[in-house]
Amino acid sequence: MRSADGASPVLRHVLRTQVKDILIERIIEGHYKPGARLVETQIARELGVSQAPVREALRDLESVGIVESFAFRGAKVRQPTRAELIEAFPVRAALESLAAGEAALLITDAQLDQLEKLISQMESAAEQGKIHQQAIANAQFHALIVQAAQNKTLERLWAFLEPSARTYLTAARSGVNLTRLAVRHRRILKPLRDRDAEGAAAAMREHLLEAGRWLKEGTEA
Amino acid sequence: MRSADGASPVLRHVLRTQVKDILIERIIEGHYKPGARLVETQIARELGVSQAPVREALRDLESVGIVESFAFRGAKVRQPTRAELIEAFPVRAALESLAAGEAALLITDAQLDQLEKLISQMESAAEQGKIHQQAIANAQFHALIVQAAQNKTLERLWAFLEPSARTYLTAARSGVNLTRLAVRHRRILKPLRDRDAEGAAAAMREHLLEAGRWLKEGTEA
DNA sequence: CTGGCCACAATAATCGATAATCTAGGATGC
DNA sequence: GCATCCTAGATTATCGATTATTGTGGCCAG
Repeated sequence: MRSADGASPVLRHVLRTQVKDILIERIIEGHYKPGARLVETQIARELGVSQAPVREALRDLESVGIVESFAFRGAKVRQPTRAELIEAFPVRAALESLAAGEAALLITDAQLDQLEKLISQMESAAEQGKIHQQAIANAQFHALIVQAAQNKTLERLWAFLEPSARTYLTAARSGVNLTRLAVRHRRILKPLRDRDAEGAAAAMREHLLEAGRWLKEGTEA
Repeated sequence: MRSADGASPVLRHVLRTQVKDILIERIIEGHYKPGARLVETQIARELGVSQAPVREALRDLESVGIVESFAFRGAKVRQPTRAELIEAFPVRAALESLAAGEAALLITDAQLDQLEKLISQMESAAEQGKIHQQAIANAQFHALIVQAAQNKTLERLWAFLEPSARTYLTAARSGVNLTRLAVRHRRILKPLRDRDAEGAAAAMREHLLEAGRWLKEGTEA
């Protein structure tokens, strides 16, 4: 998150980063379930590192919202309520529709092709029921559009929003029709190709609000 | 930021928090100017604490965007380009217009009165040229609306955006007409009182985009 | 001169140990 | 009984010291 990662392929030398990745991994795959305590010293011993990098990794996860902690009382995996998950969608809609609008004017042909490819990946993953693969492609699709908008502030903020969504929704989404979800992305790609800013913004907003509604219905049922 | 401060009036025992406050203070008042290096060991020695809390404080400031750091090479006060400052406004507009729309439906009469009071403060501060006072009231105005929207995700994200704005804009804004800025807030209050969600969202968006334009013109001139 | 190599200084990252704080459980007084 | 105080155990927050990495300036070969 805060480390400008993604950039330097070398330099995974920073323990904190590695610890963070491991923890995220474990949280996503359910090894650490929501509500589980994350004891610094224990994790440190287990990973064979000192307390410090673990501590910092936990702080990173906290700022990203998938862990919460209290002074002198430790950290635990955050257990967002259904309401919180749902209320994230309007926020994403606001942010990403802005992104889509800007992206429509700035996106390159190569990026458009990349988006096309990601939709294909989502579709085939959906058919084969590969939820995890689908989630990854989906995340990349949205990330690419945010990047294309070339607004650092937007990118930075969005980066705080996305991980928690990815973390918690993979499971929750099992209720919704994955293929339908995948196909919906074409509605966003189209106006982007046409360099139609208004259309892209509207499509993205609608896409996310719709996804929010699906989640809402899915969890209420 | 990450500490749910504001909550517990006791317990300022956490050094990291105190260090963070001191650093923010110094950055805002210009003791540490943009671009200045922030050497962990040096600050630690100076404040009479260990390197650890300083390190964590710096991380906090980094996640909030007013400091940037590189692995093994230290941290420095971020020097956002004019372009970055300007591009923050559309993002704020997206976020806060969402907030305003929700707030219109949820805000209490007491909160409306509070907003009214804050506008008055802004106006009188503007007349007396008290830039700092004005900035504080302004920040509170916007914060209150974001709170009123009762969307934790939105609140959390916005919290990342606001400090850097507050930090860097106080100075930059010296170019714009403060009184005019203060008065503009009434256009937001009106639809909130009328419980007009659409109107409030639109007013907030326009307000921020306008502020962005002012800044743009001001810095170009 | 120019470019590459190496030792050195500065400083971040990490460690192992200690102090401070919280929590739960039991003892104590009312 | 019930509320309060106290204690032990667990865990965080902080410290002081060590290790690793980077940038720099000097030296040397071309």
